[in-house]
Amino acid sequence: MTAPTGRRERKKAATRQKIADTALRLFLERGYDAVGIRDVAAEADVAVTTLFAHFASKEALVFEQDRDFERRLVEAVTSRASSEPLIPLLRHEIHALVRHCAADRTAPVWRMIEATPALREYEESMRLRHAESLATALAAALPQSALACRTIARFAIDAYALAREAADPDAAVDEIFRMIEAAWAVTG
Amino acid sequence: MTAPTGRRERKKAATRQKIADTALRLFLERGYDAVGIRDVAAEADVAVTTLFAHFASKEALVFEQDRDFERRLVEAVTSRASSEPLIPLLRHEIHALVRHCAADRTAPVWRMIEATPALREYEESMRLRHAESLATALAAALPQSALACRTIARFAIDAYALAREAADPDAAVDEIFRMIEAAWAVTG
DNA sequence: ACCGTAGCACTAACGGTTAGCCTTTTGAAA
DNA sequence: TTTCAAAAGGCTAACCGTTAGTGCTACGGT
Repeated sequence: MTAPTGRRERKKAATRQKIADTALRLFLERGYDAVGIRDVAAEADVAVTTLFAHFASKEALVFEQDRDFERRLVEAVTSRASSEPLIPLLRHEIHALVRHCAADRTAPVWRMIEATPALREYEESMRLRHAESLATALAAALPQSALACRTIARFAIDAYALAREAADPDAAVDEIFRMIEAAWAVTG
Repeated sequence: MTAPTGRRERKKAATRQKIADTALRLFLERGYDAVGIRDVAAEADVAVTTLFAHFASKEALVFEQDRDFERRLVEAVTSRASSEPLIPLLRHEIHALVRHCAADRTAPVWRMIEATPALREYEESMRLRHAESLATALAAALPQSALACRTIARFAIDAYALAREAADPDAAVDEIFRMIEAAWAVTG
């Protein structure tokens, strides 16, 4: 009954944070490919093995901030009022997420991601995982078939991906969501 | 332009084929992760560097057979009669591709792919490339916006991916294509 | 018959990642 | 308080995919 947050957990979180901060700083300074894992570990003053105890891969270091993405989408779906229509809700969330990527503080990171093939691939893979989580949440909240839910979930995530690359992201989201609405309307 | 098939090209193709065959055999025998690049090279009796002169990565060895996927989809779109409606054409192609994956001879390979995270990731990435090619072909053949074409292209590729995992692949393709038809109908 | 070069081999290395093993710190039971 | 198991971290050494550097050989065009 010492403290709700033991010293252990605090130290662990601090180490994790220090590694992530150091990594992101070095990546932005010198470029992702020009910085090795051993560089990050040395600069953060931890062993390479410690780094990998906190992060599953080099790419994961970059996406540390955006661990909420998945949680946010899923929560929006599960905690909605049952009367609220779902697709506009999703559109609203995607809108917010796209804007977040364009925010000043995160923009340089996203530029780096888009410029680095390894990071793009990693993100694509992440998106699929997110789509599956979203699909599960949708399936739990709706009478439609699991297949329809998975399809709509991928569609929504695709909207996010495509809008980020578009000249006018907001308009892109709206355009794609008109298609999603129509697709959704014909599901049984 | 003297010889349609010089000895050089034949030997090169033979080497490539031998590597691919050997790799696939070893992968199926012992499992993808249990076979190293050095194993494949030794068994195929070539140097590791030679192997990488023919294949860009270990994963590419597995997808050697399916290099036509992209070409086939794009050709179906570009070479259609201008009167033919496009979405049913796409549905027909996706149907054929899904069935091909379930064919007896290729089924074990696909089972291996589905069981191996590295290969799944690689395929996801491949699918996105295919979707982009398809989107380009669609944009050239249609008056719709580039964004709408990209969206529909991803949707079609997703249909392929989701149907392969479904209990009844044929029905899954049809169900998703009903959604695609609806989404397509609302594009300007 | 000759020469440029494509194809291939060999060695050595690089960079991400992991296994094996050891030390210190920490939370809590005895 | 003492004690102890587990967690966190460290060190070394390697594995594995991949690439650079270098050189040899056989093929194809002239």
